Amino acid sequence: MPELPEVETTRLGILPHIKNCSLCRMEVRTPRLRWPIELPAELKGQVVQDVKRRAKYLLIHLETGALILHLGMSGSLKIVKRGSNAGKHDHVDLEFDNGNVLRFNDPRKFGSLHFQKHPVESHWLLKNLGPEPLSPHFNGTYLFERRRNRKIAIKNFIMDAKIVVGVGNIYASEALFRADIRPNRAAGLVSQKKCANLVKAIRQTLQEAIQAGGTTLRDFTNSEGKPGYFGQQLNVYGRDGEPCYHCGTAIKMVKTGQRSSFYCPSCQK
DNA sequence: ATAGTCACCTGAGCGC
DNA sequence: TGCGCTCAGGTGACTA
Repeated sequence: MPELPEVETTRLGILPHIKNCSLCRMEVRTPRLRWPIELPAELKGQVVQDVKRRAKYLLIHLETGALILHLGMSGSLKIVKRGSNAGKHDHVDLEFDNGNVLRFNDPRKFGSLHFQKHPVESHWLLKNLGPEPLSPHFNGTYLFERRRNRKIAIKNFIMDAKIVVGVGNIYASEALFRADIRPNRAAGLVSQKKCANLVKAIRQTLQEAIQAGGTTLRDFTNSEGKPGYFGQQLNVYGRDGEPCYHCGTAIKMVKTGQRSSFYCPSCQK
């Protein structure tokens, strides 16, 4: 999927095409993705106030609340013109009065779409989320305190949305490389200094990826159908057996939890 | 409370 | 060409 940078890229891509436009038609072709999709009729005629992001959720703010959309592992949004034929896995169309259609495609159906009235943050999917990684609430002191007595691998720890949101499998490996920390290290054993470094690394990695328009591994494209270019800046992800750009040592792959992690056994301790 | 595993679903790539 | 297997960017639910 879409990790945070891809979601942000999508947000920026769709915003100018739907902001201040009135929702005039909704077509739900697939009644449930990860969760059932139930869009109340009251949404019709409502004007898009803004499109925001919380964690990896896109929040399409309408007048009485917001649509909460998650892209799952394989979801994407694009803007098409009214009347354009829907293809395979095009599950939902939201049509606006300017003729634009926001089309939600998701082959694996791990995505989701909900509507929540104000206050939107009270939705059960949002209310227990940790801080945004790019916000001041996420800092070295915070991470250091939270990691006390935790035995979980640091990589899984930073991928826990109750600790910090938006850090997915690619950027977790990348940030740990930049902070010189092995993905398997017990979270509780990461020093205060390393915690501070890790926070910086997570921020930098995400920000650079947003600038590059996200990472395209297989199928991610932005709302105009173009790929992201951060893949060319990946130091370890997907580079099993290839030489580390810093020291030349072969990158290793390990499984932490169910997910693949990549690290340089020489640079990362 | 925490750590680990399973489940949801489709498609791509590989070896045979 | 086709079959069977493994893997994939997420995350809530479940178990121990």
